[in-house]
Amino acid sequence: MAVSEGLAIGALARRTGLAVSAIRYYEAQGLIAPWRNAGGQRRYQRADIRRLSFVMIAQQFGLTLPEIREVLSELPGNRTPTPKDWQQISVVLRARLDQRIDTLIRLRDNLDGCIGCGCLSLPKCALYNPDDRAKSHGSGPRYLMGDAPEA
Amino acid sequence: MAVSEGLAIGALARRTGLAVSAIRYYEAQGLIAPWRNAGGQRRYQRADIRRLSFVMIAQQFGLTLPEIREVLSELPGNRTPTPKDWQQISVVLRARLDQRIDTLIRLRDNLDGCIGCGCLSLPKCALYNPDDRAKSHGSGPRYLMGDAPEA
DNA sequence: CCTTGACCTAAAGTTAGGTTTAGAAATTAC
DNA sequence: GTAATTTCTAAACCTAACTTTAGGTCAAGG
Repeated sequence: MAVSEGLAIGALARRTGLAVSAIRYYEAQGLIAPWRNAGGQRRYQRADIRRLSFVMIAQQFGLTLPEIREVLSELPGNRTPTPKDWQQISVVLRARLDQRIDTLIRLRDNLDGCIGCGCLSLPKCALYNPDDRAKSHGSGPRYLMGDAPEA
Repeated sequence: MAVSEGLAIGALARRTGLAVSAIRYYEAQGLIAPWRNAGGQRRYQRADIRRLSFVMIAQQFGLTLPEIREVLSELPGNRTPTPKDWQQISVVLRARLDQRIDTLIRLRDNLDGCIGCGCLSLPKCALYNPDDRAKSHGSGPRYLMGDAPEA
């Protein structure tokens, strides 16, 4: 039980609140990289708790897993990230959050002019600009209101 | 070409920017109810353009299709909705939008204390309260940070 | 009349983000 | 030493919100 043995996946799951299956899935997506013990089981560093917490928070902020992987790649690979490291990559989240808030507030400001009046006139609709990429579930393209091809 | 013949699905698609397949899908979900012409083809009222616009906007606000159906059910069924009708049901959207904005702002306020400092201390994390139901993609439960069972 | 484009249905496929299952091997607990 | 947990992998399944496909029917133009 030396400290250096690392955390098993179940322990990490308990510490983060994530499901074991989710942690394995994140590994498949390149978000976390455990090593293996002699028996082939995954072992995690204590810093990985923080890493997964970051993943969860970033998801709340609307980042996709590939985007989160992007952001995490800015962390130093050769050492355990310091508070300052985390602080730095959180700037990305902050910017994204600011942008989302701005979008929503703009949306709210236009709500009366857009639906509120019942006109739903598309060209002046706040939704005209499909900027918030919290969208696109299904496959294929889908453009938002406004520039309907002709008519 | 009398006005009363209604719009074909392709025309409605062009007017709203939605895909034809999406409109049919919305019908299957009970969001819109066209009538059929002699040949069995769907025909829509002009007011359905507005109805679908509302659907798109409500989706932006994070409502699911069942929720939107709920909201739309408050519209009068016996006549074409007036601007006032739309105004009234948009109150629901407004409330939801306000709530989303509040959540995000609270999130932003806590960002520095949560990730910014690098501590990622879960109990004081703004994400502790999983209130915003813009979540839950996969199936099964997933509780957010904080109350990890033991440890 | 005939061709072309729009429309029809039903079923299967897609994407994101996971979960579930099955069968086997490793660990831990007693 | 053995039983009970955990963990392993691979593959299948799940939901939401659609799209695509396949195989036909309808409608409009010339």
